[in-house]
Amino acid sequence: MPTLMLIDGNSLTYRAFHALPPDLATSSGQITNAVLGFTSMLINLVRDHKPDGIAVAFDRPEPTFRHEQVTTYKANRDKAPDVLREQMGLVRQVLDAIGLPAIEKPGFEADDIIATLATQAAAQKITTLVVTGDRDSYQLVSDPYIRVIYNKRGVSDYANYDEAGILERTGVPPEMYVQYAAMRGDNSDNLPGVPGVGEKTAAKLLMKYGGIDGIYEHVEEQTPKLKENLKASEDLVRLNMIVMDLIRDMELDHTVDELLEMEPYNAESVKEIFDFLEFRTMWGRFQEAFGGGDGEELPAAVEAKDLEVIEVKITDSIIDELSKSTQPIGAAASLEGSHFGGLAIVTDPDAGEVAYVPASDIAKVSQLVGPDGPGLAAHDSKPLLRALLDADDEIEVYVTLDTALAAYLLDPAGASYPLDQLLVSRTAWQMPVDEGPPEGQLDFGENRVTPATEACREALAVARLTPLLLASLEESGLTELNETVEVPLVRVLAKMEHVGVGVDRAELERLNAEMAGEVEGLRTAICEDAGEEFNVNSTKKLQEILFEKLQLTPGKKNKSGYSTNQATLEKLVGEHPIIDKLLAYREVEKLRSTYGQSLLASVESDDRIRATFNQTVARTGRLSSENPNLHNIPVRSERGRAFRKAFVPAVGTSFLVADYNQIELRCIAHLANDPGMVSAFTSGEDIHRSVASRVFSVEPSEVDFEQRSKAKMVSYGLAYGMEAYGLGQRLGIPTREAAEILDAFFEGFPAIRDYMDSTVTEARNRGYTETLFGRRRSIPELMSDNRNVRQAGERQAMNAGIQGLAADIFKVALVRLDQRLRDEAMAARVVLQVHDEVILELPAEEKDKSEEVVLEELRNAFKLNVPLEVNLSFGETWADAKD
DNA sequence: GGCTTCACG
DNA sequence: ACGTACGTGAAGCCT
Repeated sequence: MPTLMLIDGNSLTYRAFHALPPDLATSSGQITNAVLGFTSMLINLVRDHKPDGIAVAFDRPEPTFRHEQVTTYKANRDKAPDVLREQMGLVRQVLDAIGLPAIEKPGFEADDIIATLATQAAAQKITTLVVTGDRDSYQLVSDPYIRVIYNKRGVSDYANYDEAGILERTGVPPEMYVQYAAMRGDNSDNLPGVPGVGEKTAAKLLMKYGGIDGIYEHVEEQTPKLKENLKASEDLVRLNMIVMDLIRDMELDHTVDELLEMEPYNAESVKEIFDFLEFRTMWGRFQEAFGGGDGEELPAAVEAKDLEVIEVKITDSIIDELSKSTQPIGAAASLEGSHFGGLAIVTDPDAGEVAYVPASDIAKVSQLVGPDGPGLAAHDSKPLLRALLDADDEIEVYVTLDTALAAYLLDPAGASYPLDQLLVSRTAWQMPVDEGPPEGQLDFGENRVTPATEACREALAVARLTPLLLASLEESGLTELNETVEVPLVRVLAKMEHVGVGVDRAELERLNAEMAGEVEGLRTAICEDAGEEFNVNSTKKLQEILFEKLQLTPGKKNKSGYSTNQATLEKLVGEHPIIDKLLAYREVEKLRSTYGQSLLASVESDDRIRATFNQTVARTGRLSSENPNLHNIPVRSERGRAFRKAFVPAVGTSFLVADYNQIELRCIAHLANDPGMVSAFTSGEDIHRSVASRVFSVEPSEVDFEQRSKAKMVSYGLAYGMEAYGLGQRLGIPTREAAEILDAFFEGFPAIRDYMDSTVTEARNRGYTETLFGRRRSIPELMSDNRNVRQAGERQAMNAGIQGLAADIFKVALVRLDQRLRDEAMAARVVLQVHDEVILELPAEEKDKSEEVVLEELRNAFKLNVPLEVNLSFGETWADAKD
């Protein structure tokens, strides 16, 4: 169901006006603090809640019968100063430019408009978010489809209230809110309540007697003072109720359905008003929230036209013509599962001509799809490459542009990159929507589009996007990264997915059974200790058992009560015997459910596991793995490491495992070019010992175990922007002491602090970070009004260049390694990668050669001003390959 | 679908 | 006074 957002324009503008300094102004002197604040709030609200429809309501007070009754109503509110009033007009101009309706009606307030629309929407079961800084709207939440996002203060401090939230906040359910407010009064509206009755008393009385009427029925039972006050103000309270009760049946020009059909915004007019107001960072944030957001220039959102495909037959002359193309040719496969059905090839993008080549005829177009052809452009090409490998025939298709990958490089923050959305956001075209069968007729499939037609449409969409994406990549300096790293990597990943990794199914089954037995034993013992049967997997139940029934000392709180995580439990060791059992249960149950159970479910009939490696997910440029995730197979604990014994090479081969040593810290050393850190790495000594020596001012040989592990923790935390508190937590030392260590560290390696500072500054100025390879990541959090969010953004900025560079180097290494193995016609093949580690399987006779090749390609993937060291070992399982 | 917990680099 | 280390994916509970 769609979501409707109703905003109280006056209320939010008012809050923005008072929250932001009045010196925000354009060069011509127009003060813009309120309109800037409002626009920023609007963008954040859309970004966070993604409503399908938005309306902004404004007050338009005029004396009416209702207001004549209470002439002092609102009189207590600050008379809007001129600087605010003129900005109300600017707010409307902004809304107008975006194409959002500003709704008002003489004699009514924004509240009433919102109440009316919210009531209508809720009746249609449409989720409605009411955004306001006016508490009167709490009464609306009595409808389960309505929630209030209440602006507490400033521009980013909101509370999100549903029915339970109102009850918690006020002590009364929302349907009673009006009565509650009537008794308490509302100072900002100059409405006095019952003297001596505040929030607490009002809630208590209402809950006790079920409402105002109930209270007055029992008024005689109250204490003398309260009785007197209640009696004296009965008329006042009843009048308050009338005034505060929102009008829900106004006649309005807008309908809910209309509001839900948001027109695409016109980029030109939005940019124009932002320019006029001299909002410098707003446009990027706006696009991000309102769609099409990658900071790139968008064509004006004119009405998109349906793609029209003309299916043509492929001929030799067309093939000849196409093979001369200087740009990749739009293409799309029709895949049924992983079966390759055929390939749609765009023969003339401007005319919309597309040829569909069934798989059986694919050899006819080898000139186009092969290594010497012009290259293809495709969207999300890995499944295609994978399907071709799975089909195991001789076809190889050369993709030189992947539109999904390009979109990811332009903005890695996207949740996904569907072709239809890319088309709409970057061109004037849209995917046609197919009509179902005529009204009243059954769907026999004749109206459905065939997979071939679907492929033709996709191919055409890709073709239309190709020149635009190529230009955007070029403009953002991403061409080389795309062509030399990302695109070649698709093939490498497709092959890894195709090959899969072998597992010892019997061993997995054994582990699974063993752990299942152990878990059951622990579960029984835990319930016995607790004195009742309960679901140990439920953190909620566990909370009750530990902190209520057993009265153990609660630790940190989270959103739903006291935490029961490992760190908390470990602090409770010794307080009760249940804790040790719980910790053991957690460990084994995690291993059983996440690894035992799920890995087993992923094993295919040939005893191999084939995960999917995502190239467009991680915002730093790393890869990710899913179904199953092979990037988090346990290694740190003995019990967990057992699962690595179940990963085995194919019969007659061995594993070669190679990983980069300290790659992120080396990246920091390079990026900061810190002399101390560089020489520590160049000297080849133990890096943590070197760092400790410098931090604690002792000779390297004098560094003790504790000093070394402290230094190690600092180095690890460095890439994350760790603060003293975090370091202290992890080392189990006071924050003060941790701060001293950090200070000593930065004193010893001053260039690193400089690097961190300048990284953040640069990111703030540009709105995005960039790795050495030019990979970008926008960090809008840096502009947040919320300090915590902003600081999180600063840590992300510090980390992005480091984790991102390591990822870039690793990707280059994978591409080089794969190429080299092919060049040398080796049987060795990459079966897994884990961020800085590759695993190959290879026959015994290739051990020496493989070792040489792997070391060479990994070490030379990129030249830093410190050496890239690689650890390498062989093994008959993943577990016994270690250094 | 959100939240909590926890596995990895 | 508050919150406090980056990046992932999966399981299981609960609404």
